[in-house]
Amino acid sequence: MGGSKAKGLLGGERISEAEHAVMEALWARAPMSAAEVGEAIGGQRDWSLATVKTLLSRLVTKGALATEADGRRFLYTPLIERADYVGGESRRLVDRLFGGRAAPLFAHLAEAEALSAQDIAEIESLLQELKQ
Amino acid sequence: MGGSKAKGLLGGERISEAEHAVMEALWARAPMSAAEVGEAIGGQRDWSLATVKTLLSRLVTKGALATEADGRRFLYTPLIERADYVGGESRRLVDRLFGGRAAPLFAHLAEAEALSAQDIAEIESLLQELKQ
DNA sequence: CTGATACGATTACGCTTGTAAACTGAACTC
DNA sequence: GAGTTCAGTTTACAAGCGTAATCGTATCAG
Repeated sequence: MGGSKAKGLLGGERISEAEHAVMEALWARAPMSAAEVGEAIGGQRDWSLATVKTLLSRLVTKGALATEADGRRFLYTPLIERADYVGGESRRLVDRLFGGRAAPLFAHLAEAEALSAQDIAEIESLLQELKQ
Repeated sequence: MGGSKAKGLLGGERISEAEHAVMEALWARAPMSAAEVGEAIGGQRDWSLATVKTLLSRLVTKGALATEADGRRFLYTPLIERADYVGGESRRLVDRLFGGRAAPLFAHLAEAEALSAQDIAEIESLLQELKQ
């Protein structure tokens, strides 16, 4: 079992979509100050720094980020791992839409032509590994 | 391209999670009256009939359901197909979390041990079809 | 006809989300 | 050391969501 631990997110707290964008920035590079996060995100979303600060605060409250004082400001670091978040969201989707089974999701993606040749190749090789 | 058409959902209207439960009931059997939908859902969620009615109304407003008068009451029928909804949600997730590519999602599910032996077998056979 | 019912429509209300401005206190500037 | 700046905190506020109760009216029972 080589899974990631440290769930964070006390009690079923969920991360919203806007908050997720902030998490992505911090998963890409951490720790960062609010201003840095703002810069990192600028371009993707057109947020004022105030908005970024609000989202950071909410994420801290939700237990998704840790703060570390650095002089007068804070540096933010994710408390939950991206893999955990991604895993949770994926599972939720699979549960909600595909009765908890991954094969139908896969079938759907295949049917929707959402799979590139490269995807297919990669998945195939993953399958080989799984079968060993 | 043999996809399903008839999107419904005027302007980026989204279907919420509670609303989705109602849609599922109607995708399973339609048309149905509000009371029937309520019964169909009872067991899954513990909603009062009033709640079901509210959700039905909102779905009609969003253009996700059509109403057909049947005497004094309405019969509701989905205007969007389940496949479209499922496809949309899947795509959103894949875009948001996996850069739009399906292989990483698959890899994640595999890594998280979220794939049963049966899943693997099914996916393998799907792959065979795709490769032809 | 008249009262009880059964429906959809309207209204409610607290919580979350997106988006931000205002406030407050510490720190740097001159 | 007084004013400006900068960072986090508090407050704001509309829209969406979950969850319903209430209202208004058409119909059914008697």
